[in-house]
Amino acid sequence: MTYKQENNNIIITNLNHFDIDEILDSGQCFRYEQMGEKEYIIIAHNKVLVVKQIKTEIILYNITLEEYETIWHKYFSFDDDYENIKNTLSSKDDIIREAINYAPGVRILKQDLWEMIITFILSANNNIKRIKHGVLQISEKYGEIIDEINGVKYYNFPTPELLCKATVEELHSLKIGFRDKYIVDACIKVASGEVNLKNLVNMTTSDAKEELLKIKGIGNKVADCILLFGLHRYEVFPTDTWIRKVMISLYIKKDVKLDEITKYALEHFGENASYAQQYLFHYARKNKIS
DNA sequence: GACCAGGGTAACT
DNA sequence: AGTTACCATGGT
Repeated sequence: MTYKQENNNIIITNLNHFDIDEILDSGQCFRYEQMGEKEYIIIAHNKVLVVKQIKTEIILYNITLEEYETIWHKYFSFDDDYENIKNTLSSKDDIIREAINYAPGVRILKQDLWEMIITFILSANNNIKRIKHGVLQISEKYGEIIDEINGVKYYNFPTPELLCKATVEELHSLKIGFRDKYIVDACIKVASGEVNLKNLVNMTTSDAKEELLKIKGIGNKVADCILLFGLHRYEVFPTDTWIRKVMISLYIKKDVKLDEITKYALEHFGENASYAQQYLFHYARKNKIS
């Protein structure tokens, strides 16, 4: 791929392994709205982006070259070698090859660590539509206005300091259920420094996971999602209900416990297990594997 | 009305 | 240490 500035837009051409529909619909990102065919508004890293894909070209509207290079280039993980990742995984077995071919434009985004912590606390025993609604509610109530497009105001995700002002009762009124108290616990531990997000970036994956597990509402699977989508630790394999279904029905062929599924997948897929997980998740959900 | 959704916690054996 | 009831809410 190559990119260039044209007027106030960034144009990326010759872009492979990228499908904006598949990426945003793959259960990792909850802050977007569809505007038209392959055209979306995405809110991330305190910015609002209008993006449109036309075949192997994408247009990022009304941003500077600096904003592209410091934020969006990393957000879309354009430095990751998907050609190599997909070839390596496809050689493992026919099932993962089919999942990759089903949605070859899936990618793993690099999102804000703090936002991923709260988002995936919200994800516990929840569905994607309601997670999306919860994140939007929290942003509009506790975040700050960062842009206005066509008369619609857009809010960033609140910092730990701002979200700390929320009470359990206030959060509960946002219809996020039993997860209200977990968010308060996350705010207290992060804002106080008991869980230091800056240190987390430099830790080993197992140490970082141990830190994340200090927060109530973060268990094994939620921690893995935060490690993956917020810190790009590709050696994890978050095992949710969809992954459980697809692994049991297509790979293991018998009902086993969650940690046994994760262990099996890590051994089978190796160092890039998380990419396999993302293709399989999307494949299972779209094909309603049961 | 039971079951499910990108599960986790606490209270049991 | 391994299992199980319970947790809010909305959709099917």
